[in-house]
Amino acid sequence: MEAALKAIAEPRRRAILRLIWDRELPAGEIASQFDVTRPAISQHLRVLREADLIDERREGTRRYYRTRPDTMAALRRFMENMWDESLERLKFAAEFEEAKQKRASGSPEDRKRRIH
Amino acid sequence: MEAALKAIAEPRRRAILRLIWDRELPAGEIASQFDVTRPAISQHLRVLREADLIDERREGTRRYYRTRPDTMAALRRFMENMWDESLERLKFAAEFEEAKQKRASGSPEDRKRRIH
DNA sequence: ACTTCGCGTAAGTTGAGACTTACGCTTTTA
DNA sequence: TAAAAGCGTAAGTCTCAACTTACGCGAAGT
Repeated sequence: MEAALKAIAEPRRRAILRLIWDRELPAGEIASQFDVTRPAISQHLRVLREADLIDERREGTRRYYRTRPDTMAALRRFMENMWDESLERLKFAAEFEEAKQKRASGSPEDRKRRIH
Repeated sequence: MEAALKAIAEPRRRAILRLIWDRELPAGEIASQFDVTRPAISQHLRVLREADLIDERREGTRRYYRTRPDTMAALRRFMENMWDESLERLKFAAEFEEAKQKRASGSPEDRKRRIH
């Protein structure tokens, strides 16, 4: 997951992912779409593969690549969870503040305890 | 958006975002939660701020930081859109393939045209 | 006014990463 | 079996980014 996040942070790798989302393509065809050398793309493909973001299929001398929908879905869920968990915490914090208002107003020590 | 993606790719910055999601905290309190120096955290806060991921409020000598829900929401939507657009393309590609099956089986030139 | 507090910033170091060219490996073809 | 096709990998360069220590700056206390 960590590897996937760093992988999609790179614009070129996102472009590759979009290129091979709905169809598998051999490495050479992928490289021909960009203005960098073929080894550069090969190294990007390695990063994507180690992050489980693409599949590799070898056929003869060619290697076909294709985006893995399951890992992309997991990435999407990760963002949603980060969002949802935070909403939970926001809600909890609001309730906590409310309860605190009903108690006697806080001593100076209260602020220290809220932090950390 | 590019800046935000690279910002959340760093684990330490994600930890900071979680820390100040539901409550604002002064820079020093944030730094005390980590085992790196205060300037290091200050630089992380700068990156987050330039990506519009956090707000800064100055009060006296302190600077309070807090995660911006709107930018986080935009980030979440970005992932969803990347996913949805790709689903659209997948659907379209499937229809295209289906239509192609109904035509005469492809000549060798067809494969060339499918690529690029 | 002088000191202390709570910061950010400057400058330097180190490691990672996005590239390049050169090379080697495996599979097909002549 | 020799050559060519289609790749990945090694090695080197260069930029960037995550840290460190040293310093500076404005606001608050004394």
